[in-house]
Amino acid sequence: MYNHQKIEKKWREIWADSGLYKTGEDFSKPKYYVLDMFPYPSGVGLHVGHPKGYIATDILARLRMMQGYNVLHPMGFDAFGLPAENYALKNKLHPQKATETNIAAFKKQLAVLGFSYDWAREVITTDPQYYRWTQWIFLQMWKKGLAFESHEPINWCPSCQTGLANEDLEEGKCERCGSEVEQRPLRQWVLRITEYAERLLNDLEKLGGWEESIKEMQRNWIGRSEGAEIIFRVEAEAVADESVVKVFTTRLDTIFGCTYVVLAPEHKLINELKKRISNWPAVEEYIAAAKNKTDLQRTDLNKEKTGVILEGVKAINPFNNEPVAIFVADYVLNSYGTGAIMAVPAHDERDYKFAEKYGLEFRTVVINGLLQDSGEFSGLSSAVAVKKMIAWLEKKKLGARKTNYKIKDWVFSRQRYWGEPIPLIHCSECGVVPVPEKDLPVRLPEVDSYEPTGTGESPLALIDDWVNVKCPKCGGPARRETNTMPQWAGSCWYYLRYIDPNNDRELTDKAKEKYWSPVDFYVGGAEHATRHLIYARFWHKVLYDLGVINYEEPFIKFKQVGLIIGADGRKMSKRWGNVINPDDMAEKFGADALRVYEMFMGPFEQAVVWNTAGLVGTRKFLEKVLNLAEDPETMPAAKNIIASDNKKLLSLLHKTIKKVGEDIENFNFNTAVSALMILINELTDYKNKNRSLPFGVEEFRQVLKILAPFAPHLAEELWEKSGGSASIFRSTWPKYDREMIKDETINLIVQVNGKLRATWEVAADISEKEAWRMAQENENIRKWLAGKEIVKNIFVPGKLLNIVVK
RNA sequence: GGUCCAGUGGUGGAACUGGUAUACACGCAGCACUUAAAAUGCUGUGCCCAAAAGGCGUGUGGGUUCGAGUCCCACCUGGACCACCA
Repeated sequence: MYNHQKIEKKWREIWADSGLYKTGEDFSKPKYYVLDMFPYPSGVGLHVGHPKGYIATDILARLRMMQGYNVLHPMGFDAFGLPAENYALKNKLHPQKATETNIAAFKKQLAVLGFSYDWAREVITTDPQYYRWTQWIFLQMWKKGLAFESHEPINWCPSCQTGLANEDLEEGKCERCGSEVEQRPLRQWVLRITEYAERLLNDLEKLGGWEESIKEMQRNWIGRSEGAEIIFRVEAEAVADESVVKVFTTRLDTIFGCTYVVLAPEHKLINELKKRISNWPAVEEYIAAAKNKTDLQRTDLNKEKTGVILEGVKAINPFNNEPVAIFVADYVLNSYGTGAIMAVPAHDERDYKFAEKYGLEFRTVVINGLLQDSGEFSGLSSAVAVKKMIAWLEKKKLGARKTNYKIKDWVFSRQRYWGEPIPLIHCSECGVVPVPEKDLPVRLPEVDSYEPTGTGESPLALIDDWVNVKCPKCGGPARRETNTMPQWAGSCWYYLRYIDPNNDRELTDKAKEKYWSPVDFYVGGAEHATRHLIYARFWHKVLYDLGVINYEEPFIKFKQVGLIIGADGRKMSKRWGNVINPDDMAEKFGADALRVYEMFMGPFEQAVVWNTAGLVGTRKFLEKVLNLAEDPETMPAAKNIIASDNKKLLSLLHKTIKKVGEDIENFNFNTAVSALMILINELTDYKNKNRSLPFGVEEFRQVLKILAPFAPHLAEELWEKSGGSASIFRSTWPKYDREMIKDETINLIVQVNGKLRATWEVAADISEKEAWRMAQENENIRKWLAGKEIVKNIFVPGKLLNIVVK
């Protein structure tokens, strides 16, 4: 009888009491740092999809533990940010209270699954002793000029009433609430991530343990493109003018095909040229209309391109001195490149569409990769021409080589309550003054009303006795910065804090960091590929440059976890009523059965559909394991085993030890479980026929060891029953015997012209000669050879004989 | 439109550097046990043929090879990420 509830409760308590999962402090041992992305403690709780990654890392952590490593396997909570705050607002709770309640609920759910976390190292981003160091890092960035104040228009979510970073958008909508985002000019703090773009891109090469797809996403997001910036002089009809317009292009070779220039509606030059533009009312109207469009409307690819010509001004192409028309059109983005382009309708699809609509000239200047009608550059190939043209530009000081990135500087302030206060003070005399490090953390004040103001100011601005302070520099009256940090801030460095979670002198001890860093294995959702994983790499490099830490990249290996989809094929959500709760499953079938099932469902990275019937299958598998062990009389002492009878099963055991170990390392959990099932089926079969186990207690305990990472409670229980005094996780992972896994006999495949005609069980070292002799004697093979000319034999030792006939 | 990934039984999925396609599990069918059911155990389960022998089979069409799910080319379908990025 498999009483999973009793077994699992018993061992959870014993593990907690004995401190089994306390992180080792003996730095002479090899270390292994295995990390999950810590969750937001939302109010909804966990569904069965959430623990999938946690189960995987737990299995890896337990394997490493048994292999003799010091294992760091921590867990914590990322509790600041909009989701927590919106939940609190909806339920009329203070975010602090809501966060505490939700964390407690999460921990209760996680506890049921028997994870090996060292909870003594728990990190919660909303803890002042934690965000003290988040603020400290911000100050270092400010001091290095990596955090700066900006008044540029940014993404504004009208529903969440806060500014957002580019990474917080999905198809022009707020990733949190789905509202269409507007552009609003707003004072804000911005982090200069673009300064690190090149390193973030190049160092991807060092991350051999990352999947190519994730790296590719980061490359796309960083979006490096090489080209040139070119200066076009602007000529007004009436007056001589000093103005110029800079354009960026990756197709400098097509510049002789440029027939007009386009400015983004927000381009500053337009206003400067106001007096020279004879159709100003029309231009002004167009700019106003563009402003009123949402991002979504502006970037709709299907929409027709629109624009207005700037009458009275021309731009001069520096290569041929030809004056071309200047347009303002919203198909050009102010936020990329210079906010202005040279339009080449013959060689650019967007310019083509625009030129077609407005009847502008097309000029084909590159045919089959060779330039034509391009002055002195005619006849050159595109690649050579670009080089020569850049040299020409640089010599005449009319332009230069330029690399642009799609990634934008990180809008880092939020006009909301529930975030880390930005530790800066505004003094009318001294300007922006940092809060002295000794005064950190700047604590979030207790307030009654933390609802967003919608004015572009944080609710903190309303709390006079918090806002008004003395300037740390001159002692005069000053005001605190009232914006808070975005939800991503705390997760940028939490993995460093687990190393030394209670340090009050520095964010982490450098010697400890040298030992534990970098994270050896990181597991989480692919949706973070272009957000958290880029942000954290950015902060990590900044800290590295500051000399605070020893390594340049935070995560050596990263694996994405595939979603678990509802049985109806939709994402699990309250809305669809298809949520499966892990506590319910654990209570009914056992945490071990649930763990094994989630690993068995399919490849780890792939999305899979939940099927409770499948969970029944893994439950049955565990029952079989229990049945093997339950009757002590069927477990003979190792000495009494008759080897000859059991050679095959012992060989299978060693093969399984090999496969399970390797599969865990490679995150092929589904095939590891399948290998365990095959072994248990064979043993059960043998036991049913012979009324005893095929081998002794020692061998059976090896079976328990390789099962233990997957089903820790049951394995521990049976380990105890079989005479173990210390925990199975204090035992050593079994080594397989190379001799044992060699097969004595093989199934020789016999083919004629590549088609299977027979398989024979023969000695593994059978020679070609012998195999050929057997084939010639075999009636069925002879039938296929009859009347044919034998061309040759292909013999693969230990595998097959293929007879090629004509 | 760009980049990347994937198409295998009724279902989830296996298949190492090209070498028995469908391991393992679910489902289904039959049998045993039972008064009966559940549970459990055993057997079977890609398609065609009564069976054997054989033929056909990994999205489609070609190619390379003694041999292709695996490699190459073209296409179709689905997914992920990015996207008026000049």
